[in-house]
Amino acid sequence: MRNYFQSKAGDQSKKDRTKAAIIDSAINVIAKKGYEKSSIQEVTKKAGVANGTFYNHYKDRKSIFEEIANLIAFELVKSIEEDEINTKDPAEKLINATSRFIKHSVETPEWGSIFIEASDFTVHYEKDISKYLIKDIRHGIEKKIFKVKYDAFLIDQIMVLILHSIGIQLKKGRNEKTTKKTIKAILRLLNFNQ
Amino acid sequence: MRNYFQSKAGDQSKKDRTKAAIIDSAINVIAKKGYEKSSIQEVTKKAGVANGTFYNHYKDRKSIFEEIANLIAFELVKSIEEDEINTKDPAEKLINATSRFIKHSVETPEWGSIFIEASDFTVHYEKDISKYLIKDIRHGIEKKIFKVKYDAFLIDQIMVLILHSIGIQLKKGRNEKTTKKTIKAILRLLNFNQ
DNA sequence: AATAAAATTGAGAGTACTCTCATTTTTGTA
DNA sequence: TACAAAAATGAGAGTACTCTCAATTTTATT
Repeated sequence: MRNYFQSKAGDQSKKDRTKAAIIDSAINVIAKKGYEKSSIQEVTKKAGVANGTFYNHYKDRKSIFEEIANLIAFELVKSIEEDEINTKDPAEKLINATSRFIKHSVETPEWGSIFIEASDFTVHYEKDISKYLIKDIRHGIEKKIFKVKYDAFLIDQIMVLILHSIGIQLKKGRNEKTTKKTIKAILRLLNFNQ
Repeated sequence: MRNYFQSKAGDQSKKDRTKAAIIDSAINVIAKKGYEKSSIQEVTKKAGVANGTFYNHYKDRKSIFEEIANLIAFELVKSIEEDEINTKDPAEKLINATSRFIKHSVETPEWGSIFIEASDFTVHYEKDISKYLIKDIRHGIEKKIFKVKYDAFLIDQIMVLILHSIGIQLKKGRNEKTTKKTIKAILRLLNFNQ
């Protein structure tokens, strides 16, 4: 995953390939140090381009962070949608999607840690990542499988538990049990009795 | 609350009063900008002391953040303990303590926001703030009021929901309903049926 | 009031960054 | 191959900080 965007841009113009190298490097640096402590100097050095080159592609330091946050959210969500298993049961769908999302975030730790940092700045239920949750949850509520009223704050709480699970596993290593406990907690919040 | 530590140090030595002024100022600056973006220059300027004075009291920039994080956690926990209501029911105790803790954190927003930022660096169940939770939860589990097994990760999840509630209310303003929903979620995690 | 110790001061050395822009190099096209 | 347009370069101006230390001021003691 270290050169994901560069690989994708292999056949693009020189400009696009340079930009992809900057993006891959920035993901690496931001994941390691966090946005606040990361510098364009380090990003360009690792990308093997001159400092000034960065400013041919981005207006300023903060705009690459915004772009990267969106790219990563998009890639993570996309992989869930591609992977979707065929089942009609909303609870099962929710469990599958959530555990796949956690797994993917933990197994691509650079993406996971940036996703977590970016999540601090947004209200979760407004994010793309919540959309897959919301659909299954609404469906489950209609079918009276989840015995709760729909509430944006509840979606927020569920996202917080998912982010927490990813954060713990990024810190302490991948752990299937942690994911299971997280899903159990989510189902409790939804008032689901297996 | 703006000059809390300075007021407390009113009768202390000159050195202690200067230090208290620096602490109050640092709380103000860190709460506003976050630790990463806050500077000693701004802290000393707001405290009305010279830049060099800071280094008579602290070894370096990061050590005042650690001290302040501890001070605030201590003050917040202390206020809960002082306030404790006399009831034997663990669920009721937990509800009271949690809602008071959230209320206090939101009503002293400088403390609340620093508490949240400091919480990012620690595992929650190891923190003092969790102790009051743990006691009541264990008690409730023994009495079979909470139908779960005791688990450190569960404490962590509950702390995450509390921190989320404080964060939302710091951003959007104090909201009793948000606190109620948070407590409801915690009771669900504890498998409590009113 | 005299004096030693303690505390404070602020100039400045050192570091690390962001962003600009005149210049150079590379690329694509005729 | 020649050439214009596009892209990349890197020196450096500007900014903002941390931390040190010799000098100064304040405090406490006699």
